Amino acid sequence: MKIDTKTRVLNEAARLVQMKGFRATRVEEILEAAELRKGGLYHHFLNKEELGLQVLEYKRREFMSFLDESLSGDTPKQALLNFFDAALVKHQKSGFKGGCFFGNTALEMADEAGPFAGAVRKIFNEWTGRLTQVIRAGQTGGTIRKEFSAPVLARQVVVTLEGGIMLARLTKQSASLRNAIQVLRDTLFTKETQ
Amino acid sequence: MKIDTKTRVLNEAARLVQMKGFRATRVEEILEAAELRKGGLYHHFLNKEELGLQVLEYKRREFMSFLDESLSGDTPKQALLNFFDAALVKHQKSGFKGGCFFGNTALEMADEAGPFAGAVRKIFNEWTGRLTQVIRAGQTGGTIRKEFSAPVLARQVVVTLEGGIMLARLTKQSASLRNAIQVLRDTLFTKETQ
DNA sequence: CTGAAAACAGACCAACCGGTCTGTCGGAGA
DNA sequence: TCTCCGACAGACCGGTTGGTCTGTTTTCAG
Repeated sequence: MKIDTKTRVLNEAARLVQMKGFRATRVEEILEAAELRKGGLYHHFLNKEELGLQVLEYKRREFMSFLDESLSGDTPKQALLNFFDAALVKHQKSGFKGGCFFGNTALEMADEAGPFAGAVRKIFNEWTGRLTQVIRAGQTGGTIRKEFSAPVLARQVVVTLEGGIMLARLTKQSASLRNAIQVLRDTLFTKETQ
Repeated sequence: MKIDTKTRVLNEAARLVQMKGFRATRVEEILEAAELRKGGLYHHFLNKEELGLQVLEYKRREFMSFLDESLSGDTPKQALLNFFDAALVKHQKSGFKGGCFFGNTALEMADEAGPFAGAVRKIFNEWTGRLTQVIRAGQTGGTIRKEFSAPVLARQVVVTLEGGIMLARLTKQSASLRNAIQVLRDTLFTKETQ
């Protein structure tokens, strides 16, 4: 049984867009990677923009699954540590090529009119929302510091990961991200449980 | 006395590239913004790529001047606080449109072959280098925590600012960056001098 | 088995975009 | 004043790119 054509296109398009950005990815490249022709592609998608939005939705689902799996553990703290590890491993595996799909799209589309910016915003909100819940539980349990509110700390996690991935991608050194996470852990967790 | 044509082109090109990215900025747009024609532009620049590199160098100089002015104060800690404030004000003024020129270029060019990635890397190294010096001085003076080395903390500053600017640009809320800096201050400075 | 609709292939096109080339204009030096 | 050259204008070009259209194959319900 072969993979559904539409899924295959979304897969390859997602990979290419992550590597080169949405604008820089040519329809021709997607055709070649997904091994089909114009007629096939435009049968499934209205145009490049709609394809882009479907890719974004596709990656959103994938990321939420990733969050379900990785942002979990016996304790809130353990859940966060698992998530950090999983994120680090994930980007190490790809040799820090491509960076974060949503960070890339955010920077490429943030000031644009279209529906992209709103979609990316929603994804970031969902992300910080889930982090906030875990962090709030950790604060109640006493493993996470209470100097800052849970939403602020959640956004700090996102900020640090996005910045760290950016720097790691540029320098091609995993230490750039690993150190950033290490310092983040220091800011996040209480001394006793360090 | 009117502004030198080449400088005017660099100015307008830098503005456009920051807003839309290098690839997405059409030569036509630069011509219109700088009020000159093809013949004029290609008299001063070899091609779009060389223009882009000169824009990068132009912005590098500007940024280093910005660092000279803002990353200074009576104490290392005060220097960092001044720098944070200046960065925040700078991006607030532009309504968080465009984000960080170098962060944008980093994400757009990091995985590309050409000379852009190397140039951006150098700028980030210069940036973290200057921060490292100030932070090291602060550690010696006792105002900055010693749990992490000066280079690691310097990179954490860059990571936090880049991530914070990304999030602020996406959400259009200055709190995204302000909070990130606030948490960063907590991580950076010793309790006694908080 | 059949026929219609879905799923493609691939030639074709119009717009765009970076870059070239020739020509013009004005000012500085001889 | 003449002359040359830097500083531009603007028509032009070839390649690229997203998108269309017609025709062919595949699938599947009846």
